Amino acid sequence: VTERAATILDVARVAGVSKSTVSNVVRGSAAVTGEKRRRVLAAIDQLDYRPNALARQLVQRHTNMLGVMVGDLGNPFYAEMAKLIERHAAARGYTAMFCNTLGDAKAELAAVETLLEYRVAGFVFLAYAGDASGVRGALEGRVPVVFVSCEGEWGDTVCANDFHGAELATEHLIGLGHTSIAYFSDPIVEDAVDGARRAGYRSAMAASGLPSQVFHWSPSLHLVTLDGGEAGPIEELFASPSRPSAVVSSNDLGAIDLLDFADRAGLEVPGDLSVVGFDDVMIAGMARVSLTTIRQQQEELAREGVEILAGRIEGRLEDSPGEHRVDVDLIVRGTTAPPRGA
Amino acid sequence: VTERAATILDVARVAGVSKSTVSNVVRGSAAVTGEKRRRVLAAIDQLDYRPNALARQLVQRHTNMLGVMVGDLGNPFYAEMAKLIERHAAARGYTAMFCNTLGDAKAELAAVETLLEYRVAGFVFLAYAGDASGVRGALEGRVPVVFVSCEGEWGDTVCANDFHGAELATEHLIGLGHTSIAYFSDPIVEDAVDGARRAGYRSAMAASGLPSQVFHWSPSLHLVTLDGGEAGPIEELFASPSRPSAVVSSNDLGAIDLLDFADRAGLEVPGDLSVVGFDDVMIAGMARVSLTTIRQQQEELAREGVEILAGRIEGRLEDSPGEHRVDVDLIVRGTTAPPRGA
DNA sequence: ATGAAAGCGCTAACAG
DNA sequence: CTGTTAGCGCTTTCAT
Repeated sequence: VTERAATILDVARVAGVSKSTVSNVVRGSAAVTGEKRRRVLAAIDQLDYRPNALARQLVQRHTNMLGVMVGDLGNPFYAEMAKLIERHAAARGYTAMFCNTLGDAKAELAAVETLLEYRVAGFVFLAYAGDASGVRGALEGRVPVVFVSCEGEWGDTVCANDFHGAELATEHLIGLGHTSIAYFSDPIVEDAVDGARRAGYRSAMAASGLPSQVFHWSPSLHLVTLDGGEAGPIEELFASPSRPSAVVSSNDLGAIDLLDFADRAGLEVPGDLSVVGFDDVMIAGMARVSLTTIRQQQEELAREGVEILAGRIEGRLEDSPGEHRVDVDLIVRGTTAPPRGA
Repeated sequence: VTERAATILDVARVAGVSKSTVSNVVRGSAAVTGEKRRRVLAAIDQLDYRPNALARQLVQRHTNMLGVMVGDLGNPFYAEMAKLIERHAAARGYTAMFCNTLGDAKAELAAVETLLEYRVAGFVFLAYAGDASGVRGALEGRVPVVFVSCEGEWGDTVCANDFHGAELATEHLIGLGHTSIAYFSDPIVEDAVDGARRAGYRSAMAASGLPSQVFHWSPSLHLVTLDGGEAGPIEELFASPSRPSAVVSSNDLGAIDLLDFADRAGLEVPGDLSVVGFDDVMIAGMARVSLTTIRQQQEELAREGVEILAGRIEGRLEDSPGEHRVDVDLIVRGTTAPPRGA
């Protein structure tokens, strides 16, 4: 079924001109005379000619493909970011190649290697599993990299102001009268980002003279672990008399899982428990969820990330990689209220 | 910062052998003697050589990239499918290039053209905007295409059994005692798929001697249109005395939007209104949503789609394109119950 | 078992 | 303005 695709030479032959003339009209470069131009166009049309991007990029020695490393497309936050990145990349003439790393450093390195063989012009990391893998060694100084909504110690970074966001969330809860406020860390959030949010939480707690309690949560396992302590089922935590009356979650998905648990356990939200998330994914706004959360400006993150990466690739940006912070907002909805006693 | 990447020639020079010898060891083809082999490997390591996939695929005259056309990555169903497709493609040695078409035929055609210039080995359509655009003309007979979870009249198709799914949903409602059951059609669902689901709905209604009512819904606009009739705000529909007591939605996201509307309008679900969705996206299972729905076996859809496409590409499948149906299941949750009067 | 040579389809000087 | 020429980095016969 598959007859060989027409080449520029075929077109030249049919149009009765030379290769370069065809090339010139295809690229819209040097003006080509009316008559010859018409013949070339006709031949292109007749042969259904389509330039071979591989050949072009081979000779130009650079592609316009971007490698996009996604943590988990199943997570609406990443999916939305991926979509926005793709759109902005396309708007600048780049084609995106996605890889789902699922937070696995091995998979990440393998994906990076593949993308490197395709000579992608740059990388966008939407999640960065970290460095045990040698990703940094393979990339640094070789090809432009931008970390969007995640942090790598090298390369440009475009991130939400995670510290401030967590502060806002915590202060909101404190303002409501809560004193026993826990931070729930979801493993899907990269360490650096989680660290920043945790620090914001701690800072706000400390500023009010309140003690911090950081938990690591595996929603799928229904297990929580007190920072540096022993693991236990989440039911136990909320059954204890000293249970937190509010939690700041490291992301919306974790917060939603927590709501889900609370609903099943008969804990009333926000009566018995206030919850605030982070991200403002679409479903957070649904009436049934109505999650109080910290909104990340995804559009802005994506736009700036691609802009910076394109700048590096095209040699417009020459200074050393920097860090860019995008503002966040507190969105108050229905999952937060004063604690029972207040 | 960017010094030229090492080529096969550099490696040959450093190792003191010929190009072809290097090529042989890189590809693991013809056995290369121990000593030379070692030298080559050392050189590769020293120069950090990485084969250029562009050059390779140019000379081999075929790539191992797959074009994946996604409707909307913001929709969890598509996002999940995209993720699964990528995983299965990678497992077979293919790299996926995604394009978000947002249901726009123009964007779809442009994306197809780009992918074609990259000479992708095949296409997976997760959404197919349709044919006004000339996508078919550009692809048919030229490169293998598989439609997964959407229908194109040409090329292989791997779809859930939409007709049967809608039947199941409708019969479930009928079994509960509903007689006024509407079908809500969400524009994001491709026409062919929507058509099949609608037909399943109609068939089940007819089998019970019940009249069909098909509405086209634009969740974002809060507008419903009776099939072939006039548009009106959704509030009106549910305020009328003859309002449906149950609806079958063409997809989960539409169903969830409907729940959201019902919650805001003070309609009780499932007391005043039963709702069943289609897809079984992750959030459908959340306690707060608890949507009765038709589950699609996404893993199976993705696996089979990629398998068929790879078969075509690799020349294993030679028969004419066919249609493959994957079973669906009814998942009963909390949004369906007998109507008020029953 | 290894090397030499001929391209893959295209762009980019450089002449005419 | 148009044609000629020389590769881009690699695979692949074909000799050796």
